[in-house]
Amino acid sequence: MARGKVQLRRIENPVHRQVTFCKRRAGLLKKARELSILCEADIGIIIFSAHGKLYDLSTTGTMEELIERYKSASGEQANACGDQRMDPKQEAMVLKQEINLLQKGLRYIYGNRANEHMTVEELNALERYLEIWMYNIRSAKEGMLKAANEILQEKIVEQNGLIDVGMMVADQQNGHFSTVPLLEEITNPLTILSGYSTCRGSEMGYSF
Amino acid sequence: MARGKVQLRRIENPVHRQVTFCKRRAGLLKKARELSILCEADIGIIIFSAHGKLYDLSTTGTMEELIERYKSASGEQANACGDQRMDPKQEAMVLKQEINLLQKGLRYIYGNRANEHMTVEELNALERYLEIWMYNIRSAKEGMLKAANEILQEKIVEQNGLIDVGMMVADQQNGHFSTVPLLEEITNPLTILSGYSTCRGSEMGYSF
DNA sequence: ACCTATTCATAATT
DNA sequence: TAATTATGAATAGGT
Repeated sequence: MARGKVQLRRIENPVHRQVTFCKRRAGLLKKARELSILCEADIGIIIFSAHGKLYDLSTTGTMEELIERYKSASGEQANACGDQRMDPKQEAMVLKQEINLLQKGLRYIYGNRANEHMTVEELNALERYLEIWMYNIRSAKEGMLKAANEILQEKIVEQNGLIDVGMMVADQQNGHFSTVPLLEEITNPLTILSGYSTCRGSEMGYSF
Repeated sequence: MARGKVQLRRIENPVHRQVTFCKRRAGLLKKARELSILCEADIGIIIFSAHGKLYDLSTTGTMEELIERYKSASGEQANACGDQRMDPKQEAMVLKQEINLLQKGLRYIYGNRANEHMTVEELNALERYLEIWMYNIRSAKEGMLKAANEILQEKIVEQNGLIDVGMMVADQQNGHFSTVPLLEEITNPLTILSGYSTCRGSEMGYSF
């Protein structure tokens, strides 16, 4: 915000990144405190640095209380994410292997299962594949938004929590949503690959 | 902040208070997104309006995942003696979350959408992972290009034998930090976000 | 909602 | 690591 507009991507220089992290983190927490005072809001913020260090703030009582309140308010969907009986180190190793497997699966899908090292051409292909994937995801989100809007139009809902889906999507997209074409259904990316020239990411307003 | 300094106390006028709440809430969430992108931080924000309506944001995965991570991390903030590495429990949990999300995304895309339902929040999370993955791929391509150029220069200067690109990149790793992204990074794209890939430049000689 | 006049936050620099 | 300051962003009040 000063002495040069900042680009919205990861700051490469580690020193700059760390300095910016400290400053902006402080700024964010200050804004949160101000908002909570000015508007009587209860706010909780959880920040994990890239190295896993935790910073948090809750303007009302403890963070745990706020989390409990969040769980109640957000409609409580019990997520049996997993068993914690395994030794964490072992578990981490297994999980890493699992990720590697998934990545190999991706390479398989993308069509290059032989090579360990990836050439630039392979990276290009994978990049294109991911663009397609992302395109599918964004299309899916748009589809959900439209569905939500239709529901809202059919039924005049009692102003409570049901608008969340639409608001969330609109917020995420910063209003660029209308430029994204809608797919009728999620198509297998592999089949899209052959006729992909019509939907390059750069033509869909994506920026990276 | 404009047309008059604001006093840091509850805004009495209900209309003003509501308007300010909307504006500043949007500003706060924007700031949080920026911080998470610029500095690779994982951020969760929970906001309860004065009337109890919930607004939330999580820049990584779902809010539930972030809360679980928070509970683990806040309980063990004491034994952060070893540092340089995230503790295995936390690491395992983040990895598990990533795997769940990726697997779910794969099923969602390759299976039919009816059987595997993903919320907008999950789609957003997956989309962010893919963006990061794509970023890493592009960085890797850039890095390979630079490495190739350096090899060409060395060949001219020293007239050495054949050096393959992989060796070149590996040498850069062992030396002092370079802003050139390393090829290694693309082998674990999912975990880059969480900060425990094996060779992070920011972990070389900087303490936080 | 949309506009500015201001204040605020902060990137670069020292 | 801590100040300083020029500059871009956020936003209070008004329309």
